[in-house]
Amino acid sequence: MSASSKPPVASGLRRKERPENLAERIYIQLKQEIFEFHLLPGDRFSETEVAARMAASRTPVREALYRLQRDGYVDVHFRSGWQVKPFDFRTFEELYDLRVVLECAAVRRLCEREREPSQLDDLKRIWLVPEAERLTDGQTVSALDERFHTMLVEACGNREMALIHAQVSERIRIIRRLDFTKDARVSATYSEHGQILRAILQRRSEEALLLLKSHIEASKAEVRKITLHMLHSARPQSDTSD
Amino acid sequence: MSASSKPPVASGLRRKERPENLAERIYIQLKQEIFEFHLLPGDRFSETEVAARMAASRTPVREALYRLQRDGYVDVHFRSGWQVKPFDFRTFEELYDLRVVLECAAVRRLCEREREPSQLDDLKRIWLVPEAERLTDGQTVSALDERFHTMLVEACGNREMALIHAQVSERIRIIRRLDFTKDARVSATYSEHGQILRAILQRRSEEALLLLKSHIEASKAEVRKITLHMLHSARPQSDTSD
DNA sequence: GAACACACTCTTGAATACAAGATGGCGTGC
DNA sequence: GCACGCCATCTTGTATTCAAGAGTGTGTTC
Repeated sequence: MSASSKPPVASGLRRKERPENLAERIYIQLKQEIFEFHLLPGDRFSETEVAARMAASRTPVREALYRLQRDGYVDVHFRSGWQVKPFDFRTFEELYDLRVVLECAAVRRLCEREREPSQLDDLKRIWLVPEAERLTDGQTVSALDERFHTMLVEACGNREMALIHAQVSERIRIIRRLDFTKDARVSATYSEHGQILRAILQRRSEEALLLLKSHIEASKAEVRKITLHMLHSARPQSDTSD
Repeated sequence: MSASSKPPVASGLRRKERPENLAERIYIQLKQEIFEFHLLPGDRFSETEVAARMAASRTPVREALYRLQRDGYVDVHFRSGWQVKPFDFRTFEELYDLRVVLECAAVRRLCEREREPSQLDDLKRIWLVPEAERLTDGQTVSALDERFHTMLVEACGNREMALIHAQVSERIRIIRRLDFTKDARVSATYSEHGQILRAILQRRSEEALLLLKSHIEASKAEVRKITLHMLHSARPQSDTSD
């Protein structure tokens, strides 16, 4: 048979453009599969299986899996396969609390500053718009919501803090998205972000902190309810005990 | 670069006791070499070289190196070797600031709590001792110092926060140790930790926060001076530009 | 003498081969 | 019919092999 199994990757290969690391591609794709519930929490799988699915060898697959493990998305069982980490509410709540800590620190610093970082302008353009111009698609607003909080932290200039916060946010994303399936949360997000932003711009530190805290706590509480419900109704036969 | 690096691992191999992962062992050993300046910031090396030194193949070495990369200790240059990350003061300062944020949040929570977590008892036993019983060895006190701050965060019960904080602390450790080469800092550490601990035990939140902040800032400032001096005096020919 | 080009070596990235242990099913003994 | 034990298979961990590009040094040419 022909050697046509070679994927037509080279489509847009102008300039030097590195093939971008097989391991990296697999890492991204696996994470996406987890986020999209293609791989469900508790699911078990083997390196060979993933390698076959990705049309690669085990080597880059293992590299990707180890990264995902360090990120907290999967676990390896010694000589007994991999597993998507089951949902752990305590962990999610801890991550939410960590977000509160990081973002409050960021806001506090932002309010102390005289000049406004450029990131705040971007946020103004997105969130301080007339109601008629508000976006309504849940997933879009969900992504913008994450970006809002991420940019608040980025704006205060500490790259390490921003990195950690981005990781925490990504880790929560899988359940935070569920929060935006209701229209009420979408419009509440617009009004809450607007309030927070205005408080920051007016250097009303304490007010901004309170608003931010309750905004995140609301999200946390909602997600908790939704996720509980989801876990009860979906796949009641799935038994993650082992 | 002694060839006697073959460890007598099998000494205590009773029960099942897994050989503990070659990759893990290499990871730990490499990190130690970096911390002990056996591998200097800016040094370049190849996977093959490390593999030979560790008496293993490239596979576990690569796994260890990728972990170290994600931890922020080394960098890989595409098909051109690995490099111990050169010192970057901005990063160190950002990590110090991140510590301040996390530890202040922890202390705030500890002060709000009625019951004292058991970790505080351990800390009392170590730091609230008569002057005569104080330890004087710099490296020992340095390790205890890191443990002090780590336990403060652990005590407030958020495991994710504690994990991040531990990572940040470890990352700073390489230069923080230099702070404890002077006796003055050692005794200052005892008195400052004592003050902080007492303030927490008496639920004097604001006082504890101020003390903690200035304690960390002092450490940050000292380390900055020492490290600058070290970098100037040692190996002035090393050029890490590229 | 200087500059350019070629080739060789060394590097990481990926695939394959080998090793050892965990798991589950099947068969046998009671 | 049930329980125990063995074996076949599947899993990850590690070593080795193959591939391709980056960098360097040398030789040649102007």
